[in-house]
Amino acid sequence: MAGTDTTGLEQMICFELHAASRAMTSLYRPALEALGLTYPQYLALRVIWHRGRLTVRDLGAALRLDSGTLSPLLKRLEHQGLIHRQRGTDDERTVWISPTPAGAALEHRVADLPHRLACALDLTIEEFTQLHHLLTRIRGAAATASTI
Amino acid sequence: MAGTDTTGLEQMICFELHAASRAMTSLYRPALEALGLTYPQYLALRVIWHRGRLTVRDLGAALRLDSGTLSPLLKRLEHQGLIHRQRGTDDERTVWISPTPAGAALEHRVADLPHRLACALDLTIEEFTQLHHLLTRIRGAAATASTI
DNA sequence: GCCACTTCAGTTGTGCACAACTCAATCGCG
DNA sequence: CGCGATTGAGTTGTGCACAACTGAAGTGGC
Repeated sequence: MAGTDTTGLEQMICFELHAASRAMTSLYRPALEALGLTYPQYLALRVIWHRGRLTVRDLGAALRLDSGTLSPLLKRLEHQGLIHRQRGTDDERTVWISPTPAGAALEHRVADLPHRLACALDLTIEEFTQLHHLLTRIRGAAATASTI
Repeated sequence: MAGTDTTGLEQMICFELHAASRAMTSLYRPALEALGLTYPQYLALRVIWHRGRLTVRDLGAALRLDSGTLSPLLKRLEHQGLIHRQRGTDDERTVWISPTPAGAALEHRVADLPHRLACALDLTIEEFTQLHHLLTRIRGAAATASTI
């Protein structure tokens, strides 16, 4: 790749990635708004549903977000009665997160979202796989390079 | 695609897209920070450099951003002395944007960023093309569907 | 046991994204 | 021409992302 003129593509990729991410969020917004959720809250809940009970630290590792972002987000989810937060007893630095019954019940109400999204995007399984592969590569490169 | 179980892939895609977009921003951040720019400001400047002189409306159309986002961003670029803003004379609703000499000079200082990004990502031309195609599809689907 | 070091969650401040809104300028129909 | 509808930029308020920081809790070397 070095030595090749990629200026045109880079321009498109860096912008298109940004735009596609926002477009995806817009696709979800109406459905999530009906449940009183934002897109990042939905992503956090998916991890919480999957894991059942985890620390803020582990949620941050899964979502690649720090406590500066998660603390206020989790405070809002707790305020909505969707999750439970409680200090660890053995290690009082950690905070354990778990869904409340109301929070757990919400999982059923978003159960069809993945399918509806897949239909809306209208990509083949191969395209999904390709996309996933490429996005993972970008995240891997960012983690490795740390800067350009 | 309808009727296929895509739950697993969707989960990954919706999160991976979000994470990859943030990772890309992180890759650029150190280089842009040295110039006093944020990533959205950089994207806006690319359009401004390319077009030379355009209205806030046209910049918003190019970036898919509304005046609510652009007005404060452009105010900061103007305050840094990188762009010029002036009301149109024939139509006083419009505001024309153009780079100042300092703003135009900045283009040379980011000239190698695309190449450095391409090297860091280490994708082939085919992969870049694939990625661009898939991201465009997502944006297109979002524009068409408007909701899922 | 003591103390420097690290870890974890939370806070503060800045900037972006977006909805909802304001307000002036312009347009277009009758 | 007159006036309602539309357009363009800006403002306000909410939430997310992230850097930089705080402070309490735990850890390890001595």
